[in-house]
Amino acid sequence: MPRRAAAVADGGDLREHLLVATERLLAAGPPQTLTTRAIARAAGVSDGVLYNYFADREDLLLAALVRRFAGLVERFHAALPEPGTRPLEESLRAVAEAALELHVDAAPIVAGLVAEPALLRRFMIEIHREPLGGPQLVGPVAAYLDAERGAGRVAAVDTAAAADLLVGAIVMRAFTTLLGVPRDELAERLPALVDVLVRGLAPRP
Amino acid sequence: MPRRAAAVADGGDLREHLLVATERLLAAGPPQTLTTRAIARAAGVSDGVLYNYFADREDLLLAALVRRFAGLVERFHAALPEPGTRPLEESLRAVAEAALELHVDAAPIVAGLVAEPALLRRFMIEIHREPLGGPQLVGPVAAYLDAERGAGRVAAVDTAAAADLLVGAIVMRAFTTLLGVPRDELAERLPALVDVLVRGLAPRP
Amino acid sequence: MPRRAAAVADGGDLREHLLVATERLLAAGPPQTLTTRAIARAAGVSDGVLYNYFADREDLLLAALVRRFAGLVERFHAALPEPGTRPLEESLRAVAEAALELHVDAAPIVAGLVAEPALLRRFMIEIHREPLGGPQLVGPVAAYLDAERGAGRVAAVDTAAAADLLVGAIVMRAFTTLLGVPRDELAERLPALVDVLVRGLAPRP
Amino acid sequence: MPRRAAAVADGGDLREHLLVATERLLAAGPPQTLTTRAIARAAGVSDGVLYNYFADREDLLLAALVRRFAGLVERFHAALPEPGTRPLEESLRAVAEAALELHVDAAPIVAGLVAEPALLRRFMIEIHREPLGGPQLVGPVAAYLDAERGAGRVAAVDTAAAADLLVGAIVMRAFTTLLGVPRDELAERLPALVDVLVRGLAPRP
DNA sequence: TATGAATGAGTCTTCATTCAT
DNA sequence: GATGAATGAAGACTCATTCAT
Repeated sequence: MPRRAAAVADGGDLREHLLVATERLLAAGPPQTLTTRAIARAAGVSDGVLYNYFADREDLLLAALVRRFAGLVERFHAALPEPGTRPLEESLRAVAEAALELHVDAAPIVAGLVAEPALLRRFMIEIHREPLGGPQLVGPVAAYLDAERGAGRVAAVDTAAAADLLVGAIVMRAFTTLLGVPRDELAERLPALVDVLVRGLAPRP
Repeated sequence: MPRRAAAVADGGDLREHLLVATERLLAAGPPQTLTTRAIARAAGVSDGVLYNYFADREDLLLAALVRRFAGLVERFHAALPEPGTRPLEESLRAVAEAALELHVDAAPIVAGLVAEPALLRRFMIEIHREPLGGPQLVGPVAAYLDAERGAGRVAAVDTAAAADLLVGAIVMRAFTTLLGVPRDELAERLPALVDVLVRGLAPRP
Repeated sequence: MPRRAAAVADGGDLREHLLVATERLLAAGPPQTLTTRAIARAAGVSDGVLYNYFADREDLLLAALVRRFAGLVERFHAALPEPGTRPLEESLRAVAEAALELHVDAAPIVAGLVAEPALLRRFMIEIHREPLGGPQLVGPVAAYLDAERGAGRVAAVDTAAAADLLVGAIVMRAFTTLLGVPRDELAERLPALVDVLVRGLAPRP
Repeated sequence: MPRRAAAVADGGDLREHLLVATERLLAAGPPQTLTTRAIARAAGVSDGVLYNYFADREDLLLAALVRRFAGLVERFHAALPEPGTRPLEESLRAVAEAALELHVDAAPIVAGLVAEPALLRRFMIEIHREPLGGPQLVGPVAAYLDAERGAGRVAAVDTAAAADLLVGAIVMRAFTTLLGVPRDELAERLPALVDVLVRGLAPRP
């Protein structure tokens, strides 16, 4: 009977366990600080097991990265407001806040990816969509605006461009958390962004 | 007279030569792929010379980073249009193009900085201003908008927020060049961004 | 079960193996000729293993040094004669011989320590006593003389000074083994040293 | 007309200049801290000149070492008292003090030599006598005692052994200066050493 | 002959990966 | 399958020595 990794609960599967541990570490710092040993320690397993479930360190990181990213995106989608249920400005603020949450948490991941080109390439193939402002992130915002436009609450503007403006400003600010700027300070600026955007989106008589 | 490094052209100095080689590599990939040996190879000199001109690897990288960044910012400032000389929309397109130029070239620098925290910290001290959307980059755009507002060509909106929207969208897109998206494709989207923004900025009767 | 280093005999552990190899090299030359690679080669293991058992090179060296030193001191203490059991001169010759054994073997250790100030400092903290003629080495000899003086077999002289004279002469000669002087030649001189000392120590009517 | 090293006074010779600078540095620390660059800096000359006058770094160090050692020995000889001019105990204290001076200054040199085996070997060949307690250092003390013995002020003991006792104790203590023990503290112990020795040397009725 | 920049072998250390048990 | 010690290829940095000027 084969041994079972000490840290894995009975019935648990080690591949999953490693992924979870890696995701947890990913939330704390960028990929290049995640040595295979650090992952093993965090997972409470031996240094070598990871090679039984993943081709190499990059493979494990990639899988964890994709999962974490998917989780963040899912949370983002869930937090988007239902079109038409609230005044446009109020709704857009909710959109902005959700986007800020997403990107503040995504920033360290992206930073780390950017630091490991090979990993980045594989990650992009895995996601096979543009990151950061690609359909995955900007798309839902544009879709929201499209819906509002369909309802006549938004003028006949390029909603994709509008989404780019909003998300772009937020992404840009979100990255400043890597420099130590506190999240709250970033949130304070959101209403002003929304104000200008709403001026540009509001239908005119 | 001491001998001169084989790879350095007559009249050139090696410090400069190393900086140039480092800047060139910096444009291609993030700093942590720039090993001292890689730099030496690229510069066509021996492994140890860099220590004759820089305290350590970080010092060389920092100097190259600062120089490259300073050059980009200067070019950006020079490319900003004179307020009031052209129609708002036309001017904003010029602003957008200049910002795109800047950020497309700055992207690898920022990417690399984000990967080496120690380097990032020193870089920030060196620049002693917020990066990415800090006064250095967003400020000039906001200043341009302020000037236009003073001339009555822009409504009484939060110009800093408007600058954030424009620059943010551009920065976000600029980073996709790291993933292989061609620059031209990015430029095509600029007019749409400006359109939405102009709608938000235009004074209303 | 993890694999075992090829060079380590079954049942042996690598930490021990490294210590032994280091001690052996230590006996041959001063620490700074002990590069991590030289140690690894001598131990027949790979370059990196030592860091699985020791914080760094200094740590390994220190451990080997302390162990070797402790062993020598223990042997020395065991070899000291029981006070009062033999004529003073005979006993002192035994003391002298034991001290010679000790210092001939200690010479390379001391030599090495003297060459690496950082190591020396840590070694002293570890031993927390004066080396070379400090309580550790001269003390037992002085204690022996005190006991003999208590029994009236030694005059009321400064026994610490007497111990210094004896041990000093021996240490000095012991170091000449580093230059190739054979041990036997040194031993021949011991009786003469003891003679003079006994003259100075003997009680007078 | 050939250039002349900036730091060398007209008429001075560079070989000599380098030797003097090296000796000066030797007085401050052991040989292995003397890099060729440190020597060049201290001498105020270029890094490369030393190879015009010495085969290599070791050659320069050796020459400087020999000269410094010779200087110390000469000072020691000069400080030895004239036999018969003062009471034995007083004279021996002077001998002890002179020996302490010598060995305190020689300690760092010896320490350094011991750290560079190749250098040590060449140094010994150069001196072609035993160091530390060899004829060079112990001999003069033994000669002094012989003279006193000839004058009937010292008993018919083995003067070489007596010299070994005295010089050995002093050498041993002198090396503790490498551990930070102040010279004055060492000097305080000299009278006690001399006392015991005088007891052993004094003629008996 | 003096200069001092350039060279490159060598140092310690880290860490992804392997593999005997 | 799991273990975790062993491996060895880098990496940054130092410094004796060389050599174009």
